[in-house]
Amino acid sequence: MAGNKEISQAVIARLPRYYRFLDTLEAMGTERISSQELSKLMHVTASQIRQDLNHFGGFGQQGYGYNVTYLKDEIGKILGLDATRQLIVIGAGNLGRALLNYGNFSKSGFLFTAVFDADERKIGDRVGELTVQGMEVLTAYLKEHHVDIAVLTVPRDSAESIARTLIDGGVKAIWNFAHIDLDVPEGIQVENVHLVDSLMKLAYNARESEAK
Amino acid sequence: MAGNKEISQAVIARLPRYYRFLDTLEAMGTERISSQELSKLMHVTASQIRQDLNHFGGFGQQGYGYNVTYLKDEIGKILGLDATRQLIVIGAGNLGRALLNYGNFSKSGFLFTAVFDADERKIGDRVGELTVQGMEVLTAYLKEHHVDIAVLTVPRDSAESIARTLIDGGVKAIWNFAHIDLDVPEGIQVENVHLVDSLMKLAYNARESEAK
DNA sequence: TAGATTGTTAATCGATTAACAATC
DNA sequence: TAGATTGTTAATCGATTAACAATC
Repeated sequence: MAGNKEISQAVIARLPRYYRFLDTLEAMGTERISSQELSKLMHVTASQIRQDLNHFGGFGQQGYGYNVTYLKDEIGKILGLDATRQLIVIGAGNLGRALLNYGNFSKSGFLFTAVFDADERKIGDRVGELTVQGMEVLTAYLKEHHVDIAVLTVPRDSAESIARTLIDGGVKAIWNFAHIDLDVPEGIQVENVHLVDSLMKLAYNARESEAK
Repeated sequence: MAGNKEISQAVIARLPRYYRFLDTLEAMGTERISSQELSKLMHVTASQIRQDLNHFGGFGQQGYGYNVTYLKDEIGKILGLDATRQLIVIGAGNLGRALLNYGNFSKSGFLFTAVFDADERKIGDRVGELTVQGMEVLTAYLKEHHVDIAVLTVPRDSAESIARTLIDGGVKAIWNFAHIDLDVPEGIQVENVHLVDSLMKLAYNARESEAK
């Protein structure tokens, strides 16, 4: 039965991974799977899989396991992949463009609706389907359009002030690629992708592992 | 005193963040800081900071706190930022190019030394200082050059086979941006940057927070 | 029905926080 | 010295794993 307690971030963070494996299984034509089999595939314990899923509901059947398509769809619903989210990108640099051109987001219902940049010379540039707009029209844009998530791919120094503009404009979620930890008010969601941190962690582990 | 036990990934993952905050403090001219003050800044407990640091050594002084520059440098050494690492990029698409052009890595000693792509039409293209090479010369390249970390920015379907080529060629660490969990042998380090997963987590949290 | 596997409770493990003696 | 703050041990908390009754 679905619990009603606060669900930990550790559990949430694992959901997309379940979804990914189930998607692959479905594509391979697998109809059913037990927590045991899935656990071998994913290198986690079967216990953890069952615990995680039961935070949201009983999706399996005793003696049978889980129906792959059904479970995938249910996790999709939990993650909200059945709905469309409007995303805007702030910063039309290399990273911003890479994200805009990356095809994998739209499959999951994430739709880019606008790009902004402070650099005069970039304004008017085409990126995929979109045209780069100046930063000065951002506030006006936010008044007229619904934005679910703002993607921040700007230099460190401008990140904090742009974040404030976004929040003042009603944005509730920021996907932050700037190399800084944004200080945001209660109720605003920030997900950081600190590439440098990630690389440093890898480098540390690589050296540790070599040293043995 | 420095412990000698296995240090958890949770602790390692926090080191770059400490480094970042100390770097900012140093740039602002702050000479010393107590775990108490740093904890307020970073929104973590002072206990955690002291515990984390003491995995690696006693960097502070009772009654004084920590010298910012000294602590920053020591964490830098732990992370190996005083050494240069050779990185190659596999996949000269938007994301690969974005990473190659991103300036923040070289500051920390990460140096891109080659780019490869399977697409004939991209071979010979310039990306920053480098020229895109064909995938067929990858194995030869690995024989002749030392590579610390391979950055994988290729489509999902080719990731697994390229990873094998890299590992066969002696690569010990892979920074994986492909939307797949690589299955690698013991002793090979993989750090995943699953952008889709990250975005899904943010979207989930944003909706949860709105729902309240 | 018998066998399999879930959903869920209980036990364990590890990470975080609190407390305080050591010491600058 | 007195005050402040670390390094470190002990207590707490939460997450993971194990176990098993419920049930398909």
